[in-house]
Amino acid sequence: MPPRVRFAPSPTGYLHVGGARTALFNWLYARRHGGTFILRIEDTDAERSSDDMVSGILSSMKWLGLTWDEGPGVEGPHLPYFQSQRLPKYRAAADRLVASGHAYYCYCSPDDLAARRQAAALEDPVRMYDRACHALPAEEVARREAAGHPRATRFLVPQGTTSFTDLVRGHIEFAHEHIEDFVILRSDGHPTYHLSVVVDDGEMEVTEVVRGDDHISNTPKQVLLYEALGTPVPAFAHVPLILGPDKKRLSKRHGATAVGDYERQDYLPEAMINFLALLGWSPGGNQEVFSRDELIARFALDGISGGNAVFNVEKLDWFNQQHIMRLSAADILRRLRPAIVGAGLWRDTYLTSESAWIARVVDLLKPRARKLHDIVPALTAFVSDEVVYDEAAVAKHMRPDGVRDHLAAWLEAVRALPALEPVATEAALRALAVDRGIKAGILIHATRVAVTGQAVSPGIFEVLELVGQARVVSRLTACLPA
RNA sequence: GUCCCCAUCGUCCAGAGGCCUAGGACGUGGCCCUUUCAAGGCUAAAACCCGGGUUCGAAUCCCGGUGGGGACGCCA
Repeated sequence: MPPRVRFAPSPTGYLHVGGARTALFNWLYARRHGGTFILRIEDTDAERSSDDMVSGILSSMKWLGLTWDEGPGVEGPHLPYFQSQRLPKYRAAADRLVASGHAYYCYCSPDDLAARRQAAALEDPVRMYDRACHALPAEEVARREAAGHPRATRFLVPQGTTSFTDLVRGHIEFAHEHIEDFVILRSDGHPTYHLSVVVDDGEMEVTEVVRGDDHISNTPKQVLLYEALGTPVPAFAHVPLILGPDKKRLSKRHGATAVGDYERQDYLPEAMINFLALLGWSPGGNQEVFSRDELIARFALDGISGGNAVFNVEKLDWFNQQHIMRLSAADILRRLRPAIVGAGLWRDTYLTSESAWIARVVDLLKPRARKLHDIVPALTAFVSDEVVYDEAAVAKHMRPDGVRDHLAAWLEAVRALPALEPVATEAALRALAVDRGIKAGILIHATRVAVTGQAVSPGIFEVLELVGQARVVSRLTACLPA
């Protein structure tokens, strides 16, 4: 039976990189095994959820390429995929639990509870619910109900222990005395997380629950609910958390934590995916750079490591560069087109008569780009008549005595060349340097500044060829005294 | 405090009793290539938390300690 897994974010914030990695693991698992990846929005906390957050999360998921098979927009057999629209299901489940004696009504107000907890805090910092309302006499219950007293529904935790086999950690066991009678239905009729997640995972026939480590201690409560509801218990896989450099749970104070932040910082989604996949998971072997398909082909839950992982931006940067280098020139052009247009450097001929030429230019620029958009300004010297001269570069390479005389001689040599084929051009330049008794570097640096305006560029002979003889001649000429 | 999880270079991982003189990657230093900047190649420094067991043999298994993290809500 193909697996059914889900990612169930709460729209109380942006898609966090930790959440993104959890989503990624689920997605990889589904894709690896030909299963179904469900996206469900856990918006039962009406206070803190918002539509903007929902659309932000969906947008980040799409950016990462984590496509879902069931969920918002694509729908599916278990509609709706927003928990706030599934309220009757949770109430029905709560009613069933009360009817079967697995749950009971609690009339204690949150304020009461807080006060009681506070009072008890002196000797015991954490105090579990005292089960006061479970022992209420029938007449008292009737009286409160008649008076319309608000009530929550609590699960009656039985005696004993609950255990489950975690797919990444193995056997985990909890004694019930450490689990309080948790609320499953709030007094406003909304379910709490424990109820809604169990009802939905059950109904949606989720087979493996892959989620963050922080849910381990919630798991026994949920197992208890599955059992009380008579629903098959799914398998669980708890993945470690992502930490900041100080080893604390990654948060805003560590810098960018939202996937959207990385999108805005011009990281490639494939780099982000690669980086996140290898944070806490290993495919084995020494390969580091993986395409999406390669990750899918190798993904396995048992390769997930147990320890928390520190988010290391420098390695993300490296992955980004590696993936830029693996992109085809045509792909880069397609992604960068809006920016190139914006810079006034676009020509439709890049797609037709000039496609081979522009591809060579892009390929030359690729390994030098940290971020994709670094390529746009670097295009200028190749595609524009305008040359922006960097003053420091001019001062360093054009001003020294004699440089312009050498350059004048070089200009003549360039004019005499039938074409600017790199090997021949280099031979000509070196021959001239020998002739004039100077180091080739003098000519090379001056030529670079004259042609590109900058002190750094790709290999100058490739640059000359791609800029083209006519422009090289005119730029060299422009740099000589009139 | 209680419960749970985790523990190999600064960081991310490999290692599932002898193959470990502990391997790879990022980052850092050096060298090579070279006209600059990248990319690439080579190389160096850098780790098995501590203590007990088990075993002929332990990074690997067990126990304890320590350390880190997480959870203890009518948040998810």
